[in-house]
Amino acid sequence: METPCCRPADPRRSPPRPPPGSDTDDVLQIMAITDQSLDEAQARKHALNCHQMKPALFSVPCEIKEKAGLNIRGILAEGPPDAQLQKLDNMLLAEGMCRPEKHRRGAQAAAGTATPGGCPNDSGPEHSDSRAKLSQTRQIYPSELEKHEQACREFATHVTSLLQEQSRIRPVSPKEIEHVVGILHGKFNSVLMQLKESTCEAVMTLRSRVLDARRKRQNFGKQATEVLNEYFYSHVSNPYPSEETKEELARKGGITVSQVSNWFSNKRIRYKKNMGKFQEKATTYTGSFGPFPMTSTSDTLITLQTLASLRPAPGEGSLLGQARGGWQVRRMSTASPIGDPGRVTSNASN
DNA sequence: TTATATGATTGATG
DNA sequence: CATCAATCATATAA
Repeated sequence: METPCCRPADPRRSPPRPPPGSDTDDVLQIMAITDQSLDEAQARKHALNCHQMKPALFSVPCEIKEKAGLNIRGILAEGPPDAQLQKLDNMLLAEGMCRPEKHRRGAQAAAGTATPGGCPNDSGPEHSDSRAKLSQTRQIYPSELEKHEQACREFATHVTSLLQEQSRIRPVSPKEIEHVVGILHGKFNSVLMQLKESTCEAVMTLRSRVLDARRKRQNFGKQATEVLNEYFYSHVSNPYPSEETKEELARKGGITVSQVSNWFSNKRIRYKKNMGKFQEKATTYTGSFGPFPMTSTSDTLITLQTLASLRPAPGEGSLLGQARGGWQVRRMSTASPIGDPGRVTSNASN
């Protein structure tokens, strides 16, 4: 009795599954979802959540995860880049970049206040290129830091609330949330590090360019030269302008006080070194009046040598008395300590 | 190109 | 701290 196998098979009803590759049915199913079915699903979910066995059941995966999590957590040894970060911070701080800090009160004032001990102040008017970039960087840096920190905070908050939300339907322990946030901070920190590194590099470059200022020296304008020379030759017996006068000259010439000081410093030296050449100029500014009469160029050379040799001699009394070797006897230069009682050294009389 | 003029920097001084 | 003296590195004249 063998059963004929070739019987028309029909006892197994073929399941009504859609043949593989047919997305149409899926789409149709999705389209079939109605608000009602959604509500129904929500209701069942809620019912599940409120089920009396739920806490007990839920604790099981939680415990399992807790145990598994401990192993993972061991790897979480954070914080080797701390030292380097600190280093970068210090460098940036030294360059005049200040971080907003937690109480951001002076974030704005940071831009204008140069860090003492940093770069010189108003020595270079013509490196405005690099200087401008530098100050721009100084201005932008704190705000970028602030942005970064804010983004970090927001993102962490987001993730935390997301995980808290999810902790209702899947095992997420507070510790795990903490862990994730920690990882997040790590990632953000590396970004921060990059930010600081690139800032540091840029600042160093700019600063070195500013410090190399003298390479890009530029002569003063006609006006400045005019004003300075006029003062110098009309006060050639005592070419030491007071601070006030320096400011005045600086204003008139469109240069800085430091530049005025530099100019006078250079001028005195060079005038002393080679007075003959300056003689002509002197006449153009003062109308043929100098502290000592120079006759001819050949005389000048001799005189110069003579002067050089008797520079230390205190031979006061001759015509050369004014400027000979040292008119550096700096008398009280106007607004300086006059009535010094012996106490207040730093007299701020502006 | 070289030579001179010139603004800025550096170290020393009192 | 202001100044001097020497020096650097560029700008300008030759």
